[in-house]
Amino acid sequence: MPITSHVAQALCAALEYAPERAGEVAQALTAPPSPALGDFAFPCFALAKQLRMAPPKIAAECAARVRPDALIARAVAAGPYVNIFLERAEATRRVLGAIAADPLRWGSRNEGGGQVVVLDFSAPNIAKPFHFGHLRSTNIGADLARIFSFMGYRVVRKNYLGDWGTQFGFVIYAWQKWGDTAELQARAIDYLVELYVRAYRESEADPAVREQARHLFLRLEQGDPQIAALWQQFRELSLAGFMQTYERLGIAFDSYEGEAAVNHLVDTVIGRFVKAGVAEESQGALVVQVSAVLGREIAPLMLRKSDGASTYAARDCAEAIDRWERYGFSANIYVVSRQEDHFAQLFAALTRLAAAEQWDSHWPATCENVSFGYVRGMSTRKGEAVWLEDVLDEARDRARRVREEKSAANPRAFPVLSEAELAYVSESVGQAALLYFDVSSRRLSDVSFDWDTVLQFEGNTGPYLQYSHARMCGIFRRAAAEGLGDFDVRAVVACLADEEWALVLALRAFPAAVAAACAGREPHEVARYLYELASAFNAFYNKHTVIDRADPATSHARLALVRAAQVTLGNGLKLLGIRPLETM
RNA sequence: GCGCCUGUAGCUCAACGGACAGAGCACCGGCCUUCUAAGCCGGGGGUUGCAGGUUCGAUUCCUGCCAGGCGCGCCA
Repeated sequence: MPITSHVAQALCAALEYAPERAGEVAQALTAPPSPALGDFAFPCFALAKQLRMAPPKIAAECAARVRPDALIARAVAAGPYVNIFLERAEATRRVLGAIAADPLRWGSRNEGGGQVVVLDFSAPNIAKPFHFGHLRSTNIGADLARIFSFMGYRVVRKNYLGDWGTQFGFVIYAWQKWGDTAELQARAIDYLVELYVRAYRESEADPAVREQARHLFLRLEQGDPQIAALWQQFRELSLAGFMQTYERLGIAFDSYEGEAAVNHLVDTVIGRFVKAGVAEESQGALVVQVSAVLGREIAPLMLRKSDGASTYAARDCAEAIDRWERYGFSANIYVVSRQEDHFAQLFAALTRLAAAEQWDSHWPATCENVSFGYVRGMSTRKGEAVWLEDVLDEARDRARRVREEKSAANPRAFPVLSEAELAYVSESVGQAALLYFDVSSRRLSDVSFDWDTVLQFEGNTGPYLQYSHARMCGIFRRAAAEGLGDFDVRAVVACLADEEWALVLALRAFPAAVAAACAGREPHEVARYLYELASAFNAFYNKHTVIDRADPATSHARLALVRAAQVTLGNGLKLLGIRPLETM
């Protein structure tokens, strides 16, 4: 039985509650502000009214009635709180036992039971730069995908590429005017972006360019074979460029089908909206009114423009319906920033269609938009973006320099690495800095791009977590060298010191942190947790020596504790797409 | 004008409605002949934008202001 439930039941008994109320008591349990006060705290405020007694008095009486057992050492009243102290050794045995039982699954739950969650993220626009801002959707989405998967959901990773729209008119316009085949072969996506930016700039000075681009896109929509061939070629080149970045980051999608792939469904879906009486004509365009559904004044969702062309919103509708038919998801999550109104309109329009056509499933209610803060300090349209690949390169190079400096200052502490190992470590550390930076604040807060902040390697950073992991691994290497390689992973220090106990408590909190991250669609929860875990480990590491030849029993027990910490940190880092390193 | 989001230490950010609002960076002072000092320990630093309300208790929930960001039918 989980420790929290055990404590809750003991409190239930003390309060003369029915055992069924243990869940509600467990919900009320918190951690005291200081570990010296206890391991669990039960606030008595809520009881004051029904018992007509002052909270401190309730706490005192309750504490006196809590019966110590194998797990509970004692209960102490502190003002209005009942503070519970655990038997450290017994609690540690349980925590280490749970971790050792299935290390790779430690922290996971089967909450999802195989239900499908569709995660739509990254979704870069073809022929536009893949800049640092795209890292947010890509990273948050990839993290959520791993977290949902860890929680027992079947995850469909969907990269709904922006591969259709007037921007292609710009690229094709530029290609026809300045296009150079040799350049295209040599520089691929970089060159395409350059062309797009050049055409876009020209259109700012000359509106006629925009008209030409629009016209070229219209020809593409009408199936002009020459234009379609160009589109096909540009799409493939762009995707190949994106794929390099995804592979570098270790991210793969189940589908790379973009807007173009749903084009053939759009007319049918629009027809359904019309037939169901949900769509109406307005100012020459075809729209769906959604103000009534949303309970506020909001512009309608436009399905067709006055010139007859379908909109991206119509494609989104068609795509969502197609998505449901294919996957039968229990949740459909769009990791997209700054489109709250669009998604509100989209889900509302689908809700109206569902009602009008009397669908069996109310799946539009399971659609949600996971938004995130804006990355300041960059512009995309004018081509002043900071390219993600450049940031990754700079991060990697800086990681390498830092290691060189540190190893030069303290050669004995750093193992000699081969060139391949050094390259791997540098790349991994650089990525860790970037990826962790992205989840070091809650997703909705805006972040400003700043090289020195983003590429920080000390303090609350990704490299700090990797460093902690590498330290743990260093201990195991040393243990093997000392002939202590085969230790019992469930061994427990007889009388745990405060730092050891703090580490155990941190380990215990891992599953709850992952669950909270999943429920709140907030990878930051995992990041925050891992920093606390690493801090607890480093405090322990600096205070205590794990390997002591004179004391093999303590060495075994501490090795078991470090193993549990390494498993937990490793699992957590993997959820964030950060590589746990064995050496740095 | 309407909508969404955000205001917390000099900077970047935390804090299930709970005890004294915490970290990192920067600054100051300590700790490497022993498992990686990308680390650890300590110090200074705050009217949580403002004013009300709900509550035993509000950084957290509600209302109104103030400030900032983003969006608001023919771009996607």
